[in-house]
Amino acid sequence: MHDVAALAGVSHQTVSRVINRSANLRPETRDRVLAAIEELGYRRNMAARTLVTGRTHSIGVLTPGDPNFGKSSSVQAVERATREAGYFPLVTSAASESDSIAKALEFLRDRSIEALVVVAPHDTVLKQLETLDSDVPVITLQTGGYDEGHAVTINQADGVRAAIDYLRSMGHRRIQHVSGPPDYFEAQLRRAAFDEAVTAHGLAQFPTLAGDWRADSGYVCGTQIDADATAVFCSNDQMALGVIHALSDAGRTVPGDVSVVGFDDIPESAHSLPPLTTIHQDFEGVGQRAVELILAQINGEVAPEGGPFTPWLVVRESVRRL
Amino acid sequence: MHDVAALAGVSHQTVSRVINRSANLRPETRDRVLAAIEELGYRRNMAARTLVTGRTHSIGVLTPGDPNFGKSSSVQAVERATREAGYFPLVTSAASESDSIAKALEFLRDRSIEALVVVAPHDTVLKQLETLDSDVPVITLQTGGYDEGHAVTINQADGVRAAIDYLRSMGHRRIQHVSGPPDYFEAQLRRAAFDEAVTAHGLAQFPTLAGDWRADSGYVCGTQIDADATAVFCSNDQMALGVIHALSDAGRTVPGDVSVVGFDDIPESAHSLPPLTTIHQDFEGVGQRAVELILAQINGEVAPEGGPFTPWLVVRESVRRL
DNA sequence: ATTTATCGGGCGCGCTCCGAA
DNA sequence: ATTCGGAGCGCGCCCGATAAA
Repeated sequence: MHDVAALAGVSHQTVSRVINRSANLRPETRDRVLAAIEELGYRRNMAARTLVTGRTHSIGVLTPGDPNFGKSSSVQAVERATREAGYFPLVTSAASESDSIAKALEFLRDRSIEALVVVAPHDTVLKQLETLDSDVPVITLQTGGYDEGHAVTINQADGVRAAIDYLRSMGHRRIQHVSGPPDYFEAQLRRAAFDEAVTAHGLAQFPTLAGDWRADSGYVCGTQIDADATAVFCSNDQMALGVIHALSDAGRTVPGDVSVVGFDDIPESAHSLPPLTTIHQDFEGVGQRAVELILAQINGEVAPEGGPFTPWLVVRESVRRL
Repeated sequence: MHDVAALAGVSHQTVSRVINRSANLRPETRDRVLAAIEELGYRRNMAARTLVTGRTHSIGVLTPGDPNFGKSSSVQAVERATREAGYFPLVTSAASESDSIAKALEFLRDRSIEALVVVAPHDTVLKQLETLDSDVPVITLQTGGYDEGHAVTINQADGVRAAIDYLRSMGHRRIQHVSGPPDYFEAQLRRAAFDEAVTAHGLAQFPTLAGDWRADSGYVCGTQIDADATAVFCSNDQMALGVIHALSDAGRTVPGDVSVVGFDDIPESAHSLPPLTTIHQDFEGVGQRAVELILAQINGEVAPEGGPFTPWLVVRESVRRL
């Protein structure tokens, strides 16, 4: 900066002015400084700037657990929206274990982030979040209960109801559930909503089979589907794929013998055999909304209303009318 | 820091020593300082530290394009390995367009990264990389030609050969190719290797159908598969899924009427109907190797040898013996 | 003399390093 | 063997200076 000032024949302060606010600057002077900057290939030092302003303009994004379609989509939307707002996303992934999450949180705090967006699929994350004493605004991407102003959520129960109502409208009364891992909010909520629907509509009861979200676990669950069940409601698409595979290996066709409904609408689901009927969620919308809420908090504005997102049914070919 | 020093009754310099090298410190003093730090909840300021040391301890990771299984796996491995080495990964995604990549590169440079890992699936990224004049070590994750010391690659031709040899061993002589988008190195290399194999073994010639990696485009290509082809070699698994779907819609079964081989071995492929025979790539290994090379460059060591990774065939049920 | 536009000097952000005690 | 004081990293902010209106 000193060199630039010398070359342009001005003071370092004028160089600073050129870089930041351009008010009260003679165009001629500005051009001279700009030329000097160009010639010297000068770039301002972020660390020094941060040190004096106390601002980093960066927003931390914490994503625990293995990558998956929903998370990736949301995080990508968060990144984009953050950048568009003139902030820098500091995306940090972590394992699902609490110490890994704690480390990531510490890393983020050390970088003086001005806000934090956390993908919070299970309780471990939320617990660690409470540990963090920092006064930056925090928004969680949950799929659990709606916490006005601090979380962006998708109404899982709505999705489950859409699935079960559809299955019922197709004549199904004997539906078995393949759930996700019990510590995941999504799995809990979908299962609870499923149980509720079973009770409310007097549907047949089957033991719920718990997978781990992955197709492999879906296959295992698929081998245990009750012979009396006419339909299977899976907590995500990958497991649905595994279930269909297992059913097929056992000589039962989908949807001929058994109908299957998934959840998430991953891109592959449109092209499985049969194409999977599933519940679609607006992952990008969730990410974008999260950033809107964060920015509102940063600027001290009132958070825009919105309520949870509503997922919807995508009918394809994995359900047969009885 | 000043407050901590005051509380502990020492100078700020002693506090600094406690935080950094612990040599030449009376244990009693250290404990006193540590207690003060704890009591005041003191955390050192990264910006100030960076400003004076000139080191950020962070490694930039640039990932252009939409998220996909391979990229996500590699990047995750890069993150993990970076962290284990005591560095901080600054993961930055970007669109595939050159201006978006340029912006991301600028962002990274502004953060004074000490090294850069770039996922480089197409020429646009490489071009932008040349623009970047910075003297930090750069490693690209390519799938293109092997550039000793600056790129980590997977030998695509080996993978293609494994697929075609397998198909040939099963009696196939009429194989059609569904390629990825022409600007992607992977697509180019796989197609070139395919063409070479066709020529070398005197296989039947079919027009190559170009998709865009997505299952939807695979479906479209699938509707155009030549009636004489007994097998389809797809440049990735998603497109293979789409092809199978289209074939099925047209009343042709896989592998009964047509055999299909994919590439990548995404987790869903094991549970498609039929389970997809495909080529497996060690994405995590690539990410890890990239970090090893980067660290070697940072430390001025000689880069560990290794050569390109070799993908392998995973036989499942989408190929029939003729 | 009073405003307005344009510029510069010095201070300090929080920390590490270099001598010196 | 320990500890301390001071300098300075690169920058933006506060205030004052200067010239022009």
